[in-house]
Amino acid sequence: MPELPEVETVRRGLAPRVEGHRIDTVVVYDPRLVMRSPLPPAEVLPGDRLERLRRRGKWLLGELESGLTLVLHLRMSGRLLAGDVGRPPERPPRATITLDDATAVHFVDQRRFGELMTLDADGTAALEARIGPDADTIGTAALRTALQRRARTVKSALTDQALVGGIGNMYADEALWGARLSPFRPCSSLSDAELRSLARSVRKVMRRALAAGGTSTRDGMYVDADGNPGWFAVELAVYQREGLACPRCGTTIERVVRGATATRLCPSCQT
DNA sequence: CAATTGACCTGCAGGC
DNA sequence: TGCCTGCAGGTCAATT
Repeated sequence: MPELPEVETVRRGLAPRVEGHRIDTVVVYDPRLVMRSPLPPAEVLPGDRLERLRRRGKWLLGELESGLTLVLHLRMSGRLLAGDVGRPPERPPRATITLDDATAVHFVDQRRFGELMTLDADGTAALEARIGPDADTIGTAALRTALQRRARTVKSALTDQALVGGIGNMYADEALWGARLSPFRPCSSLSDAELRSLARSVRKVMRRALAAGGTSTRDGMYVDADGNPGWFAVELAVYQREGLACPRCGTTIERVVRGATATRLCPSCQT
């Protein structure tokens, strides 16, 4: 599922093809995609120029000449596929944006959880205010600030976008394995050394996954802007590896369901 | 304040 | 072959 490394990989593939270009048309085939948008994208975006495509957490933010922002979230299965106008994508898109150089960007989204919005400056600021520091660069001090004095579990805090930006279920499990920490430890129980280890592990997992172009799991859901999968799945230690051996100590990886999501961990070396 | 649950959504795997 | 159930999980809202 798209988490920080996947969203950043999509951004890097898309940015050189869209930055500096004017939007010709925005065709929304599935109105649910833009349901939460305060301004109707199909009406306000054409004619505007995309100056910069940046990322905060799992959000993609297209800064427009007008001061508005084109805001995208891929959620579970969203893809942004760049192509040429007139060549349809292999699956029907929920929306298609065309640019002044005949580039088409298709929002394909099998599970239909993704969204597209147009926000003004205040709306964008409010959105960004609800996103914690990006996981790929977070330091020990920032992580301590995010987690300190909280009774909740460290995994729940790591995946809370308001506390840390960009970590989802998969990379939370991987980062906690790397730091040898149980996902169910209360934040308040973490020592300074454990916080330092966790911050280091979070950054390392994010950067290694980014270097591999993200993770395409067996469901084949994630691909980059050119339709190519990422290769980090071969480096996964615990995610979707229940029943297999822990790469560090050989103990069988467990899958534990808490709430709506599954957590994978090594019961011996994560304490 | 935090944990929990349901809603949203669809393709696929596994059981029978 | 076909039906049913569970599973994948990011985010938000409502509830405990």
